[in-house]
Amino acid sequence: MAFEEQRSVQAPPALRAIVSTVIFTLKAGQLQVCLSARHSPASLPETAVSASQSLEDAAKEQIFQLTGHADAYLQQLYTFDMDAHSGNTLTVAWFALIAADKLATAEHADANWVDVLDMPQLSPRHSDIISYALQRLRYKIEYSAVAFELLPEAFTLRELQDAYMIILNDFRLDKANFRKKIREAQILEEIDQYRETRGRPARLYRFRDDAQLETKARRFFP
Amino acid sequence: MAFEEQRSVQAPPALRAIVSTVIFTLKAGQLQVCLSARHSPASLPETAVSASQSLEDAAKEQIFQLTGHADAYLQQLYTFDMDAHSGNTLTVAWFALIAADKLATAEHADANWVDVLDMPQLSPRHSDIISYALQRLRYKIEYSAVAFELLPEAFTLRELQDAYMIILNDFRLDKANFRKKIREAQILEEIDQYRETRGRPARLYRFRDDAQLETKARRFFP
DNA sequence: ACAAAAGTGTTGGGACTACACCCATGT
DNA sequence: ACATGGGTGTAGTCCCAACACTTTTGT
Repeated sequence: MAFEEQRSVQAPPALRAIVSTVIFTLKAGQLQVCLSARHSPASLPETAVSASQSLEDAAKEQIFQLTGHADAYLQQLYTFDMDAHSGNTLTVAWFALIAADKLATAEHADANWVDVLDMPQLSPRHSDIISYALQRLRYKIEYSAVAFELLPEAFTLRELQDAYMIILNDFRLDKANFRKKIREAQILEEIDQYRETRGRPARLYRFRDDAQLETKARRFFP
Repeated sequence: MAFEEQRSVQAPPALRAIVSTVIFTLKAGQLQVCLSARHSPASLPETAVSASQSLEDAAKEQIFQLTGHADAYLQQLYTFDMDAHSGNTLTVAWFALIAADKLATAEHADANWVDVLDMPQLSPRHSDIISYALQRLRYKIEYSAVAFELLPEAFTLRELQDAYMIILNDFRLDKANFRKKIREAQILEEIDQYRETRGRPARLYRFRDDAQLETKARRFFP
């Protein structure tokens, strides 16, 4: 290979790669992130990538070990570099979304769920990764329908709206307009069930199988 | 470290990481990509990442070797995995933008610039990377002002509009409306110079130092 | 009857599209 | 004078935020 390095007899220092996944869920009215309880201080999960495994499989396995579920929504975020200490280690960061009702509770004591708006102290690297994941998530729900990945199979429009407001940390969404937009997007279908509330019962909806997950981007610059 | 692997006496197979940059420029009315002329068949540039160098520096060096310039706009794209053949090699893909007037011409014969809409046959991996880079570039110019990275210091509004149309491969942009939007964005300042044309001379503009590169995202879902 | 929450209709203003028009230069 | 391309104004349309309103349930 043209760019291969010529080193002396000694083998070159091997590169290491780590996978770290920011797993989000929606619980207790908060957007929560899964930290690894194995370490102290708290940290994101870290798994060394073996040569025989794909990055995505490594991330999936990491999610499975922490949540007991392997079918979370998963997307690659960014690959971070060496910082002051890590030398020649690459961190491939991912983010994942999983609905709270899928989380097995008692087992998986390794998982430590914390409010993304009230995190314990982390290493700067891990803080950066989580901030970036949050930014990407916020960005993403504005042009696609991924918020559903955080809700149970059946949900009310109010719950969907709450999900948006919690993720965006902005509680000024107008109910009527929100509903209109969701209706027009044609991504939901009604269920013949209702959720009991303190007032009028709320109709339940589910996400349509054939829904278009990504709305086409509308140009706004220029 | 908790996740470190326990292997036998033999060292684990080392991971390799490669940096590949999709370098775009705007030349001859085309959006062009830089391929490496050293290989045949044609391919994206590939540089092995050494343990002592950051990924970004490796990408910058790659750009310098092909273009003679190191200050291109640079952004990480995605990290690809092993495919059928590559075994345990990670490819960290980047994309870069460089204005055509900065490209030194005679030297750097390694660089082979080709129209992104009329590429030679490449490996599937490299085709994927370029398609993805193009998609990200198109996406990006709709909410930020990176198109300027592909233009010379001074340019006319028509040239800017052409840049948009070429990148988007959509030539239906309305002149008047385009100008209005650019004006409102307040990212340009006039220069007291004009470009000769076959008709009325065109005013030259330059990008404002204090301009806001990213316009705030407007929500369109929901 | 009233509180609480679901659910809908209307309206005024702002943004975008389409298109017509004017301006400055060379031949 | 006219061709060429730069540069601008405007009217109609569509979209959207704000807000008021109706409906259905429990107490």
